Amino acid sequence: MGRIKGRKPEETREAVLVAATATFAERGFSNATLGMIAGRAGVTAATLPYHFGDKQGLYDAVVDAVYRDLVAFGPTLGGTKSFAQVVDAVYAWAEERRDGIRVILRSIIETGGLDTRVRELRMGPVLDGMSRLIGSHYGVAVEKAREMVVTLTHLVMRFVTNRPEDNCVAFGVKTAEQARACIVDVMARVGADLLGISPDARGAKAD
Amino acid sequence: MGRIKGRKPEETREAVLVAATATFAERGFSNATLGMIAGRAGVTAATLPYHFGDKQGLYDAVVDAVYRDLVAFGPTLGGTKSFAQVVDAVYAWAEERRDGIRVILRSIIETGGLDTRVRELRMGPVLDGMSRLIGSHYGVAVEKAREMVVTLTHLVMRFVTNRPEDNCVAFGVKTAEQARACIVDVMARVGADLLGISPDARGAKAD
DNA sequence: ATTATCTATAGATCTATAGATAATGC
DNA sequence: ATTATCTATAGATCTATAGATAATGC
Repeated sequence: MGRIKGRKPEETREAVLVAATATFAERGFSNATLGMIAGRAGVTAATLPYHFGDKQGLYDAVVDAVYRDLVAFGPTLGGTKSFAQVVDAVYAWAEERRDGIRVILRSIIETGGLDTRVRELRMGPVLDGMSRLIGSHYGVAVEKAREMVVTLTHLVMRFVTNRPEDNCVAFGVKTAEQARACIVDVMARVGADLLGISPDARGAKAD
Repeated sequence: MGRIKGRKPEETREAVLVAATATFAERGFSNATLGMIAGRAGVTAATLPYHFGDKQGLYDAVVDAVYRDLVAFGPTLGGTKSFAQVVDAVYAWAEERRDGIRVILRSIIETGGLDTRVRELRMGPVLDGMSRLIGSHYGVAVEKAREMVVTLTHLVMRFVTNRPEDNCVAFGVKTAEQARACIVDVMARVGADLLGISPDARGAKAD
């Protein structure tokens, strides 16, 4: 009972967020119970409403954390890599955040779309920023860049949240590595085609 | 109480399936209650377990119906249309089955992938059939065709289950019609590029 | 003193079954 | 006779709150 010796409340909060991300990713909002999340985080269920108000508040905190992470990723992409390498880097980033992306994709599909808050505060700016960046980097119109970003975003989210076995079946290959190579290759070709550049193109400037 | 005068049990079953498809599409498995579905279908909750065993049985029936519908669609696609027109027809087909597709997409994401039964009995055959059809129709290798089918399937499912407003934001246009045109255009270009054909290409034979 | 956590539980909700009854069709 | 449907409800869950208590930090 009472406080846990030596454990900072902020650590509890963080552990709960991690546990909640995994649990919401696996089971969705309603099927994830506070008890499961709490168990995973090493506390009891009542601690969750204490920190996050209620279950929805915890869920919102998870979603916000993923978007913040995404916004922080954009600027790291500049440099001298070929377009194909950029696509690979994006996919690698997504692979490391499989759970978070699955939560986002679920939330989009569960609510029938982005809720207004997310669409206006998150998706809009993220799309705008990325399209401008890509557009100026590869010297193509912003609309073209946006079209490409939207298309590849959908593909990345779907492929990365698929089970590796399902991607193997999809591409008719045997190992997860082969499937990954197919995925990145297809996305690089599709993206380059939509931009009207070669997959080997390197951007003009490194903004 | 008792039977409903003049109503065939098969009609009840069908009404329940339609109501369940819409309700599962909107709310997912756990958040759709038997009471909601029953209300929509004009019966009471207890009628559902009677017809479908339990809630999961009802859900499975919904999923199966969508896949059966999908399998029946393939053969209607032959003809003399251009590739772009085929893409448009596929998208139109999907638009009319938004709820069913949303259920499928949810089920994929909710379970972390296709369950074995669906992957082996449904997805495999559907992919194989479509890839062969497309491959021979446009004279390209089956692997290429498969890659294209997988990619466009993901895009169709995501775009069609998105709210029209979200697609407008995505493409930066004002009306749902404009967004639809962008979607079909992008998919036609992407698909043609992956097949190495022109969007205007017409198939060789009408098998 | 205040904060973070626990235990216990009230209240809400939802599924599936049991038992009653009305329509159907042999 | 049999089948399809309804009413009522037991049993299972799950969330969020109330009240107790142990650690923290001024």
